[in-house]
Amino acid sequence: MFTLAEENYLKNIYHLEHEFQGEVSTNAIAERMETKPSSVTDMVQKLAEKEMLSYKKYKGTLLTPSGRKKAANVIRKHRLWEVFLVEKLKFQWDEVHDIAEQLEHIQSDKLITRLDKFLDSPDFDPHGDPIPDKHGNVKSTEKRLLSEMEKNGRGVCVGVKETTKEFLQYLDKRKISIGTKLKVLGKEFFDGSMVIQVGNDQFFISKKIAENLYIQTN
Amino acid sequence: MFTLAEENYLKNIYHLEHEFQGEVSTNAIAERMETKPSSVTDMVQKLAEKEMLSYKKYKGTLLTPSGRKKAANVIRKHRLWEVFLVEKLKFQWDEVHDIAEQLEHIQSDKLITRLDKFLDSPDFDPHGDPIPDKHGNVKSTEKRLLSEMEKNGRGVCVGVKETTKEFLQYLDKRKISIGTKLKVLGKEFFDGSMVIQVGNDQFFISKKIAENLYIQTN
DNA sequence: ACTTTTTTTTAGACTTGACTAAAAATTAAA
DNA sequence: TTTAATTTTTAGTCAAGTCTAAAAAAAAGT
Ligand SMILES: [Mn+2]
Ligand SMILES: [Mn+2]
Ligand SMILES: [Mn+2]
Ligand SMILES: [Mn+2]
Repeated sequence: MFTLAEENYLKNIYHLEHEFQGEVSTNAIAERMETKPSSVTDMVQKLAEKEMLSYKKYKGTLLTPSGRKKAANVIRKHRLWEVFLVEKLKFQWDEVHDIAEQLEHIQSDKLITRLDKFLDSPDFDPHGDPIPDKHGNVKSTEKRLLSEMEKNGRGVCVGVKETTKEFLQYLDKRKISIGTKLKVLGKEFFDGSMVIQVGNDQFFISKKIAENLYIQTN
Repeated sequence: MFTLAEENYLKNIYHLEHEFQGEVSTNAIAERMETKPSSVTDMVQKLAEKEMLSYKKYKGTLLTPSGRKKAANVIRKHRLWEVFLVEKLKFQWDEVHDIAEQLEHIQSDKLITRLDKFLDSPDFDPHGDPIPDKHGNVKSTEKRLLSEMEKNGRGVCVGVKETTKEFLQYLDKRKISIGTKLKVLGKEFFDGSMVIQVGNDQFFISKKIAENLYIQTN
């Protein structure tokens, strides 16, 4: 069995491993979890003893296969609950994360199996993130940041990188959500800003916005 | 804010207060919560400082109005989640309690408001227990134990006292659930056993069974 | 290569919520 | 009303998970 704290460490290390494409440093974990490096060292050593991750002093950590599976399962639960909150309880997509942070720790395999069925086994959460299957496997789709697209490129929004309330509410205001088709009308070399078309509207967006929107171009 | 441990104490003290119709002793809390009396003393003193209950050394405790409200809210959440699990996720009534024990601690007023609506604001949980409203008020219905009924009495099952898996599965086997009409065909003075009619079946039940079924007789 | 800075770990302390063992208060029995 | 049994509280310990401060290792700068 795993404590709530252990599950949160595993989940965050999982995400950081993907971001860094390799070992995760103590400081990186501390910063992500808003805790102190000394606390991280303690927990990382404990999780290493449980063989959830491999750790050598001063060298950073990597999840073991069982650690990765455990982490993926927490993420699976988080994202399934987010779907539930949006699809069934009619929450907005910027409201669900904090509640899912709590719900992801509920322990019951049967509950998750039933919830998954109840939701028609969704593949993606409300932010476009893929939901790992029960074995911890994630089907990766080829997507790119809007900021990497060129003038006249077309695509459909399939996810967001940032998931802060502020960003999501900005997107709502601009009527951009998962599945929205858009086209790059112009791109400014100097600052990376763009003019894009969404439905019949066309408007300016900053580089920061473009760097946080995932687009699929088929 | 309240910790998970504090919420569990408040909830159990609430139930014990009803059972005892008055002050709850340290030992009673300890036994109910499967912990030691010394641990209870510690927590009770802490909750008294938070003004959730009134406590005088050696005299037992009583919830304050805010303690009672807090406890009722935890119970409201527990029972709403039980309804969700049975009605939406198709769990059996004997499977839901342990999961609800976890879900009852999820913190989000909006979640509970939405869940309540999603479930059509149910008044009773799958075991026939009333769901407190958001202010902590419980509408009490006049119900009695089947064991208190006399020969030829008729009524409808509105709740169970015991909620162990074993008991609930026994009731399933006998096709007794909330809403089931039944009639007392015979009652043995010596041991309190009965013969009852349920639908077209008639069968023997022990006193122990009769003492754990709530009946409403109109 | 040596010094400085940064990162990481260790050592020691704190809080929560549990425990055991012993003391104190209450209740029951004689 | 003493004594005995029971209940309750206190005192001291422990594990989990956090923190600060200091030591040690690694990385960067000169
Ligand atoms: Mn989320
Ligand atoms: Mn998400
Ligand atoms: Mn229950
Ligand atoms: Mn119930």
